[in-house]
Amino acid sequence: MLDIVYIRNNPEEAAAKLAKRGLSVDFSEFLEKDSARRALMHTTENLKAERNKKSALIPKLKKEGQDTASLLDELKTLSNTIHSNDESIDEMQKEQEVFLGGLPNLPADDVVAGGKEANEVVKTFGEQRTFDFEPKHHVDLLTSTGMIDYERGAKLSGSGYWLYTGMGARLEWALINYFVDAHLADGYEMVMPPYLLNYEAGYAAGQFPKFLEDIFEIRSNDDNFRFLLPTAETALVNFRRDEIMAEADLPHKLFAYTACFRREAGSHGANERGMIRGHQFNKVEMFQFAKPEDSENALDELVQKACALVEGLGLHYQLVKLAAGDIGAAMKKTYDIEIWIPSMGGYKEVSSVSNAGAYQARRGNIRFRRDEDGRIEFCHTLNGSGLATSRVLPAIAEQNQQADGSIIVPEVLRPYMGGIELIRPL
RNA sequence: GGAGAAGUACUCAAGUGGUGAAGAGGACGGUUUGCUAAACCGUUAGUGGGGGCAACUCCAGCGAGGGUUCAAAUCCCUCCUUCUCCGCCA
Repeated sequence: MLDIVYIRNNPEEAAAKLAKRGLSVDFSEFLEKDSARRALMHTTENLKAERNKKSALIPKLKKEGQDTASLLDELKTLSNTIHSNDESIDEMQKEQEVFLGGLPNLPADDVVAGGKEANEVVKTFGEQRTFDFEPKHHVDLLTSTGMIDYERGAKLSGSGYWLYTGMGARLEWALINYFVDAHLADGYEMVMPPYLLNYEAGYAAGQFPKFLEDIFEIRSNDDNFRFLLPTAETALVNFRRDEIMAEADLPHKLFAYTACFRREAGSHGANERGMIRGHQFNKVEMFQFAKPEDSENALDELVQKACALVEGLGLHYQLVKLAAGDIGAAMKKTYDIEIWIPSMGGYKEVSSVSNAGAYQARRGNIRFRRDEDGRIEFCHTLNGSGLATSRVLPAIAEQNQQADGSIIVPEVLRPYMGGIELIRPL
């Protein structure tokens, strides 16, 4: 949610920033309705003040035995006017919320305009390995080593699902443990949230109402709307929803491992064969509630942490700063870590690290109180995958494969796998 | 799943139709004090919104949303949450 006061005062600037996303928004009609709404509020509140005063007279008059009939008549009319005014105001407010709630965040000043094509690689780690044999696709590698079972995944749940089996399950679990330990070492608080969330949670995160069709909806017996979280971010933002924190509580750094569920409707073709896009995947998510003046540094910290995790695995990746049009609706600035997948001849996202500014905080009413003067302010929220394990596994398989189809286990993971160094085909 | 009870401030809690929503604890400030403690005095219904250059002022707000009424914490309806008992259960 954007700040309505900011829009009132800087409509052209807001429109210019949204234009960087390729959106053209004209605020003039919105602003006209806004001032009409406020004018109506003003008159209606004055009527209410009058009603309150005159109502208070009634018990007095009754006590004195005076006739109140004409005053009651007057108040009846007054109340009717107030009631119908309130209804109009309500309607105007709802309309305004729909409009404002549908607008994405303003991209940060240092984010360039344009779509994917304007993304910029800001860092590269390692390099593309040259193979002295014909490298295999991760589906073949993971199947022949018995790490992933696609056929049974389809049998159990349909297309887009798989099972981690044998060494695959152990490697996936080792990745999760490696990430968890790294975040704990950095002083982040570990959280295990529910996987089913309510509508308000999705709204605060900025996923609803726009992206309702991307999630799995669950109807429980009580008939209340719930959905399977598409990322732990959705749960973690809501950790502090409708709360006022003390300034000393910030930054609040936390992380969670969860499975993530997405519909991913439609086919993405042979290029994404395998585990690049499933309906269920594993991810460890980092999150921060931060003071506005600290959020830029917090973003750097999260990017740093995500990079360090991939580097610890010794995998080749590139860090990409996204252009405005490629940034998620709730975010003002995003860096993606893209890992090299040889079989695709390209790079695939394993982490997306973003600063949402006050956008989510405003939707979720997440605030803190300044020590200095007791003023209450929206905090900033930041999130980043650290990392999406289910996409790291294919990268390990492909980047670390050997001519005989075996896969070298990254050193940092070996302690989590009983010292196993090499996974061989069955 | 069945039955019952309850939701008012940081906490406990009074308030069943009529201007300012008791009281206590806590917290904060002050007086007294060599220090601590104690006593006494004071402040503390968050918050959101409207108007005003401003001092200030008005409106909403008693779990949420509707309704009745000139007037709702209070009466009615729907929902949410928590607790107790029973059943089921990793």
